[in-house]
Amino acid sequence: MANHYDITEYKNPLFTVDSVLFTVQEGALKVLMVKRTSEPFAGRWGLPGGFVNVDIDDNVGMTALRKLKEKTSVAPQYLEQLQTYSGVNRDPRGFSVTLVYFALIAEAQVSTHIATVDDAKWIDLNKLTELPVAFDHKFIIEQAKERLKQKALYSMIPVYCLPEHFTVGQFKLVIETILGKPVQRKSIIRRIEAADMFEKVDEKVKSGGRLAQLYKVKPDVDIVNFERNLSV
Amino acid sequence: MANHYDITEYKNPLFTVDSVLFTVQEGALKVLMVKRTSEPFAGRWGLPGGFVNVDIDDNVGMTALRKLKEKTSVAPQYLEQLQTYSGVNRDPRGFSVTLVYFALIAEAQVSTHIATVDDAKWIDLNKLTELPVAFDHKFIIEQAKERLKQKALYSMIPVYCLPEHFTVGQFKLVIETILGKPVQRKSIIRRIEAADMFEKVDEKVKSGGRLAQLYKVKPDVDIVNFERNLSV
DNA sequence: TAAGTTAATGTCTTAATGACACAATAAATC
DNA sequence: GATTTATTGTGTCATTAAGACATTAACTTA
Repeated sequence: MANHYDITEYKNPLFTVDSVLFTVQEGALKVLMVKRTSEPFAGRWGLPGGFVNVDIDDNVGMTALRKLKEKTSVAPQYLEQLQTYSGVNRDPRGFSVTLVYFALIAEAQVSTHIATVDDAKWIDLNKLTELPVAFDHKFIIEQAKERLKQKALYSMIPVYCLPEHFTVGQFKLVIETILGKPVQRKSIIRRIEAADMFEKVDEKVKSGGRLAQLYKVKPDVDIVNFERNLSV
Repeated sequence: MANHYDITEYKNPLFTVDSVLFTVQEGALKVLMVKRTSEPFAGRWGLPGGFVNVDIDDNVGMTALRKLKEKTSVAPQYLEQLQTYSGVNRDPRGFSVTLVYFALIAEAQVSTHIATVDDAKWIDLNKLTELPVAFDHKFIIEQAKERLKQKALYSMIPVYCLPEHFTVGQFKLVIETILGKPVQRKSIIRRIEAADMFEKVDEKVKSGGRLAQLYKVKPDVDIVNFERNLSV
């Protein structure tokens, strides 16, 4: 079939891909933001992302990964689509569409790299109000946070904010940071056992008291969804 | 700020908006499909949708609604974003991105209109395999169905497949059709009461036995999500 | 050695659903 | 008109997974 489609026939909207990359650092939920160097909103902080490069991206998921790698040098441990945001007024250049991904990473994996660049920063979600943010990205981050909180209630995805080996105590802290509320250690242990996603590592680590058992995610497991929410 | 953005600078991907509109008809889950008149895939059946018209659509949600109204003459009772599908190979014209919405409507609201046009049809999901379908729309429909099944376990959105006034029996049938499994009438009644989304209509209808109480959705209510799934 | 700290387990309570019997009410049949 | 049948709606006990919290385990520090 001949390529008789002419892109100029349609006023195609401006299409970009952005990511909300979360991590938990010192008991605080943080999001990766980059300082914009070009218009619009030059000088303000925005989500890492950009335009699709149809020559090197096989799909828009790869665009999200590519842009994240540019800023963090590694791929996030978890990535899913959040939502698409669109409108005539959200970008001064005209009608725009942004597909936003939602990602998680262990802080230790990237902090050294982030520290070396000055155009990318982990922003504490509680200090987001003070930051000059581009576009509707503040709103988008809030929606991503709500999605993360919701998912933390019925799935184990918060584990993707942790390093390869982790303790129940660390897992508990990550979940509590996301939810903003304490959870029962017992509930987490019950779910770790029920999910069959994790295995004990033959090693224990110091924690100020009794040694803590290390766990890791089994290779190539599916993420388990529970039928019931934590009701903290 | 001057509009110094030149769209030709970037090879912008082809962007379309499609919708998976479900209804329940005679105990079967059906999806609205339209016969394509233009290339690619002319003659095959695809999801209702098309290009954004930046002159009349304020955002892409309006594009989805506009395209659905063209086919059904009414707006669906429920509409949410499903996901975005993209890739270099899904459309012969090149790299394409489709934002897919997921919608519900009461069969009675549209069946008369659908019956008068021959380029739009309700397709039984169990007979989808036989139909020549365009693009990756068969796959997309399956994913939408899974999302609907999942949501039916913890929310009351299946009510949006029902007319304004409905009985518990009708509600039960819709849920069972979506899930493909029987559910306890008692569980539905309990949730109707707990959700506080519904009110009794001062009217009962014949049903072959004892008269059935009619319910309706309260005006302007939020959709309630339960903390626990039905575990049929 | 005792006190303090964190980890892990045991167990009772709580909350929502599943299962199912039973009662209410209307239509069809004898 | 009484009886059967169908469907709606209620009552109640069992089941399941989480919450609450006491108890035990294991290590550190004074």
